[in-house]
Amino acid sequence: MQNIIEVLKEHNIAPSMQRVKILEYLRDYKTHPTADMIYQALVNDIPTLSKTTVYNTLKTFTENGILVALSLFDNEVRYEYNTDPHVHFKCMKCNKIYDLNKTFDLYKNEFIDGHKVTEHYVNLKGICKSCLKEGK
Amino acid sequence: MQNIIEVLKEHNIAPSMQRVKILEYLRDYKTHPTADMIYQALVNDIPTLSKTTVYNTLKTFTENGILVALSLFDNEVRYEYNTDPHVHFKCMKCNKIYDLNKTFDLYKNEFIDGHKVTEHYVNLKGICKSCLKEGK
DNA sequence: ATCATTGCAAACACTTTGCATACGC
DNA sequence: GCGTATGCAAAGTGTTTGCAATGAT
Repeated sequence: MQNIIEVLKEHNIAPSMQRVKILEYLRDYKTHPTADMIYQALVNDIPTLSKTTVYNTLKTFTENGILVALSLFDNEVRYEYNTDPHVHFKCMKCNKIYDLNKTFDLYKNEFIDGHKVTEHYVNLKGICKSCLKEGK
Repeated sequence: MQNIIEVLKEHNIAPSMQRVKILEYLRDYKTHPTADMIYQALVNDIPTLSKTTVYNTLKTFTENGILVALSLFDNEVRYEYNTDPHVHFKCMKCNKIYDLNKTFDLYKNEFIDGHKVTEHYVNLKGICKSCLKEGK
């Protein structure tokens, strides 16, 4: 488990309470939350927290490569701790986004039809395991 | 080339001037435009056109399966004439979205880790052919 | 004391809604 | 003439910006 304060220092970001809590949340809960979900999750802990700070902090972190901002589905931005690329799956019922341990190296750093491909995303949608169970 | 008015009638949608022009635009220009791009493209032709009508119309068309609304990249909704699934590529320089003639049947209608997969998207980003040329 | 971070309020961009007018059969 | 589509204006979201107050060293 990485030490959050160390991570911030490595990126030359001053470790404030808000920043630590936000990054900690994303490290510990792999739920790919939106900015609002992060705010809702932390505002009990830090009652003075403002959404502006959440937005500013997420921006700082993504600019420094600590987080990645994902626009995968349904016109919403979700954040995750920066990791190796992997497949995402979104449940259409509970709206959770899962990481899948599928690898895919198709198309990466290739030229297709003359276009230079540098990023690629494989995004799946459907009904997740636990919603399938409940549905019964 | 499909007759736009016929298409509308088949879906029980009354063919108005605005609806015909919007659908025609999406049939003829495979540019995956946003609502605003469609508005900008047509407002010269129909000076009284309002964005509300564009939004309403796109909603009607997607609900009827004539169009698909895509949230592929960068938190924006783009529309395309409904076709077989294919790979999309977005140029990070000119922001154009291209269709690629790559097929992919991986993961479709499969169960992965217990999740039922019903939709899948393969989205690529990079620099397109024509921006590569200009860059020289 | 200085400089950066926070967070309120306002601005902003995109989209939807309410409703009166206009259009088409 | 009636029912629906249109389009203005206003409201609703999600996000960013300006700036004064606060916090940390």
